[in-house]
Amino acid sequence: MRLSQYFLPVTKDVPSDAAIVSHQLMLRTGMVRQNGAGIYSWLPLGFKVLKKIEQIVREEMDRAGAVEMLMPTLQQADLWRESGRYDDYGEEMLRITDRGGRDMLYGPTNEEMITDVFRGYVKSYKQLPLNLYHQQWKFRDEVRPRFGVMRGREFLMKDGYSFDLSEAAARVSYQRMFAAYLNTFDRLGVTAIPMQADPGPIGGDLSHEFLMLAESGESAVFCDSEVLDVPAPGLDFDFGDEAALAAEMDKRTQYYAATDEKHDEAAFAQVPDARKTEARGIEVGHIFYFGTKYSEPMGAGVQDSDGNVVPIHGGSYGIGVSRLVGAIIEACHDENGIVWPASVSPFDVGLVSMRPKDEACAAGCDAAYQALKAAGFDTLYDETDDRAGAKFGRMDLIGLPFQIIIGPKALEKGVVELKIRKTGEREELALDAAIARMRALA
RNA sequence: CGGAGCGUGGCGCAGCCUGGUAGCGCACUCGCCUGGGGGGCGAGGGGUCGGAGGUUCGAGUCCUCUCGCUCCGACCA
Repeated sequence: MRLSQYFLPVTKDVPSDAAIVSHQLMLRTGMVRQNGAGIYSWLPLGFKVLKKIEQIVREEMDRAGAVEMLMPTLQQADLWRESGRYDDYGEEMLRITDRGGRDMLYGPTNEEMITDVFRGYVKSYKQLPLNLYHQQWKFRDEVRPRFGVMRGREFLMKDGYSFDLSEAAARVSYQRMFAAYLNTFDRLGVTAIPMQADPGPIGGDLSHEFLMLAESGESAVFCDSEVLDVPAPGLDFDFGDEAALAAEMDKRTQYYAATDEKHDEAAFAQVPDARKTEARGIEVGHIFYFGTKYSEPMGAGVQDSDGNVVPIHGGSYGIGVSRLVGAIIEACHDENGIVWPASVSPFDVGLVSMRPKDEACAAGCDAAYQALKAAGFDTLYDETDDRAGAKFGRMDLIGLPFQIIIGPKALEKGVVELKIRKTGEREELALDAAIARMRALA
């Protein structure tokens, strides 16, 4: 993409009420624009990151055997009356009336709707287990939205739902998602620690939330530092291996890790002093096993092998996709701006032309741009005639992992300058060598 | 929901207390210079001061109402 044809409204100034660094950086880089309290437009740069995260989440859900679909944002109140949550959910639910006077709502989550889909088609235990998910906008009418997209009212969430014949089978499904989440966060370039959680309004008796450590986190976190070093299951993990699934969960739950809500001083005291970690965390995922909480009242049952109709055992699994954009920035920035993990960076590399008005330089840069694209790098090509300082500042600010800087002098020498954003390291080398180097580092 | 604030060119802010020609920085347009870390000089364009009502000879400024937004606390992907 040529910068002159792109829409990248970067600014120097940022509203003084943008309280946390990720929000400030998202505004400065023109990733989002606020349209109302907790409601944001995703501008091109931010939208690209959102889509990258969404795609990684999709790939990891699919790898774990979940099946993608899409449900609407607007739901009928009657469905929620069946589960009893229409009255229970409270003021956080945005309620709407259509022209016919029907009570509608903007979905804050989709347990009822997925249960309705399920019960409409699935009648036999032979069709189980089943795990369906979607990535759809949600609305929760928070009393106090804040921190930009980290706590918006409208937000993009991946929510998945598992259906099993028995509690034992449902627990395997739960563990499968547990392992899939570890891989997902690992690919997103962040460390998220699973912690025992209260099931909350979703209900159920088995629940973990995944917390990313960050100074601006809303929850206090207490953990054994060893849990941070347990590697993710890996992309070749066998999600059909029940023993391995249980082991992945045990590997982590053997260590103490809790948010302030669940914190147990006595248990924490058992952790060796050198490994006691007290930090702040951002909740980026939450998984629940809730048994028959929805299937019973809503009549979602299947026939078992004896012909008896039994309610299915359910679980639900959420990842805050739009929140992750902010959360990743919280974890990945320096004094010059964002430092994207390669997997979610809006572009792979920024190409900076030092003298776009110099014919030789322009031609050399154009050629480099084509070569980078041909090599498979999504490239942001700055061929504007801004001054060098402005270009460097802007590139650093938006935080692409690599910058290729080309000026007349380097061209004469037959080299380009490769800058690694994360380390600030610069190196002069031939374009082919730079491409090889970026491949090696990616 | 309790407490505290803020709405003034596209963005960030001052002006309000003590009423009297609407200002600064950035951005933008034009010209010249400059050219590897957000450059310089000069000349320009752009604002119903969130909205409504009131007080006043006169309201960005004072009063009332209203809408929107933010921050601190209790709650949440």
